Amino acid sequence: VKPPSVSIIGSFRQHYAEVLAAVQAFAEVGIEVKSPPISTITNLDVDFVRFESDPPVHHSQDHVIQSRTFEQIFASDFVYVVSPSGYIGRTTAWELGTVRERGMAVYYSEYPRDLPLEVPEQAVVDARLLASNIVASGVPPVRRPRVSAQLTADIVIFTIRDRYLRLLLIERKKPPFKGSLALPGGFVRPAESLEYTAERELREETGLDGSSIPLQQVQTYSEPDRDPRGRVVTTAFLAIAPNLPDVIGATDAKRAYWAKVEESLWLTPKRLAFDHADIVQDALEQARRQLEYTTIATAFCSEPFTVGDLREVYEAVWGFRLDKSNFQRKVKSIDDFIVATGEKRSNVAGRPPALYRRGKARVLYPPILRGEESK
Amino acid sequence: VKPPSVSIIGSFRQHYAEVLAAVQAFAEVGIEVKSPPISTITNLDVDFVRFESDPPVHHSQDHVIQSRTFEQIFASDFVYVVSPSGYIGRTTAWELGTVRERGMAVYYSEYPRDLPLEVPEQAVVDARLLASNIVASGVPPVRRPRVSAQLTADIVIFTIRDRYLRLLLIERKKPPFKGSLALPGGFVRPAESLEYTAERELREETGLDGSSIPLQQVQTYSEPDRDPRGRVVTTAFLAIAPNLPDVIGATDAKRAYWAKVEESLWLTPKRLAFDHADIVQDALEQARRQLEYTTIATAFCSEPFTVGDLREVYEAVWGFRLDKSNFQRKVKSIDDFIVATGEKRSNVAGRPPALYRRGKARVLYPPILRGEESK
DNA sequence: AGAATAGTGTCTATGAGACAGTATATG
DNA sequence: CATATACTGTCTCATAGACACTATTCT
Repeated sequence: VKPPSVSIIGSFRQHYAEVLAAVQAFAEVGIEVKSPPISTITNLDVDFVRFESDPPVHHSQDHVIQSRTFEQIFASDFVYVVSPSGYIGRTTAWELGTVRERGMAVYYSEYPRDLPLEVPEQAVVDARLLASNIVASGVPPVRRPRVSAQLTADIVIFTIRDRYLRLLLIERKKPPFKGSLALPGGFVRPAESLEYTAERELREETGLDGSSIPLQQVQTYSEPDRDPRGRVVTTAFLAIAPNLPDVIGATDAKRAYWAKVEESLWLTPKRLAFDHADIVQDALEQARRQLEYTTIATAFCSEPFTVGDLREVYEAVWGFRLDKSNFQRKVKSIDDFIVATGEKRSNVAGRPPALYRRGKARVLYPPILRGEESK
Repeated sequence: VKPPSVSIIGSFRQHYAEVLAAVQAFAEVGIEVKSPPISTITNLDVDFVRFESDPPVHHSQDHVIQSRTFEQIFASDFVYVVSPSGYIGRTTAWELGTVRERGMAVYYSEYPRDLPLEVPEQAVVDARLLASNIVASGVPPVRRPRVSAQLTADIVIFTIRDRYLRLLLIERKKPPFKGSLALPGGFVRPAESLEYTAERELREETGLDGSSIPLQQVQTYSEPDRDPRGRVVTTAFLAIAPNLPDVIGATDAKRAYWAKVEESLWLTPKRLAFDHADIVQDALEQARRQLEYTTIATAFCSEPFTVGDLREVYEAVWGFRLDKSNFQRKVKSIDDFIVATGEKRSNVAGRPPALYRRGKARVLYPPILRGEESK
């Protein structure tokens, strides 16, 4: 069991004694004080200078120190504001806005009179009392327990090339996971739905018009520590694309690869970033299932296509071979799955196959079952 | 096409002239100024008092006015900070923390020297220039385009009572949608995953131990305007429960109903809150499909159960009747779907049926297909 | 006895899977 | 010609669906 942790904010220069008292109150009962750094306080005699040298407001690199402070604050379980006589300094006010918007639990030494802020009475509590309460009941008794998260949409874009099922992977140019491979995707922007974000990213990464190709949710991944940058929740989408020109995806400064699915899951020396391997696994299973019950397989083929092309799709996605004859019969027996164009493909070895287009049917009844190997 | 909108923040009392100038700069080119309220400015001569009477900091109801201001700010497309000589007041600092954490686009009249804040140079721009840029290019050229959202988990808990498929609905006691029926659910708390939140809510609402009953994601709903309180994204979960005692769900101050599914979708005079009708629809389809391919149906039955009980599940969920004989044969032929206890149920009309428990199988192969009515 | 539900047996149509055989191109 | 692929036909077996029939209780 991890001990609870706190960050203390307030004007360190003006209310140094009060901040110190609060730090000690929490530290004494075993609550970890993430910020201000405890070393600054315990080595008080030798380190006092550094504490006093607390970034002066007009220094150009202040924001670097400040962002480190924010990391500490975000990593703690709750925040304690030292607000003697209700005083809230400027920086504290800013931190407070950030922290409350994040949905963190916030307590105050005195009622914060300097801001037009509504605070429940139980949130105003002496540090020593709060510390013992928390140790006793384990969890902050007052909190605003909602959490804000940043949202991303990640896309598993499957296609078939050289008879292999492949997916688009991007080499990350920024930390975290710099240099690793990751799924294409990005942050949801204001006024966007997840679906819209996914479509936009698909367009940006592959040039594919999202409205023309099927795009469906796989799952939402929300483990609190899945992204080291903070609370980032991602919704994965599954996109199925016909074979695309090589160039696409290699735009921008970023490199993109059409990686073989099995290799991306097992063989790649650089593992996939974040929990993207799980996502690919889930998307793959979803795609495999969809081939059984829906007509989605045709989305892998660029029109016009042959029955053989379609069979290759099933074989690549499912990973085993099917009987040509039976597949032919099955596919043709389903109403409006594929529609003959009347043409035949020429310049291929063997008898020229008939060409087809996608039909209007969306479900396959009866389904094309994978058999017992499905588990 | 909706015109872009801006909110202007800064110290209205100290930099009144600059704020006014900024408001006019945006208003002139047709950008809507959400805050400060334009009326205060245009009717300047008559309304000046009210503007000067801008909430004094120590008034007790300040936070009410402030939260209205926040609503306006959140509703605008970007924020302009009036920061003469880099001055950022206390309240502005707070607002700035909130707004940046939300991921809104923020511009400054001058570089904000009063906070240890990193701001890209392009974000420091004269109001008049910014206004014309925005009108020209339609979209703020500099933005931090990520958005933060609050997350909720909503649960569609299905059960069967009196041969009807029912789901748990809660009467909302608070706005929005006060008095309407809604799915049980709640906000994700810090350090919780969506799955954990769903389990917790399920426990709180029904007393069911989430670990003992299957709980699976349906979809994530993220339309930007789906919740009038702001950006709230919900992930729906599907839970399947055996018949529960009446009391459960009626705890707390809130009333809970086991509503018939069709009625909840079509007949209820008070419609479901938010987009919950869509969610129920999707969850229902998912449950119906799962009955075909998985052994989930047994989760509706409290052990021990009979083949007849199980058939009733299929009939209630799918909405049509099945042939007793064939169902019996089918169910028994699947390995480890149901396991006979050797007992029989007594005190029922008719021949006493044999009793069964859930088997270990999780998938049904071959599936129990619904037939062509599946569309 | 009659009503009610559980459970078995039987027949038929259909589809899956295996595989033989035919059609039509390329080189 | 061989070779390669497309496509058709046929046989067998398993299953779904329809329905007749038997079994065992309650009232």
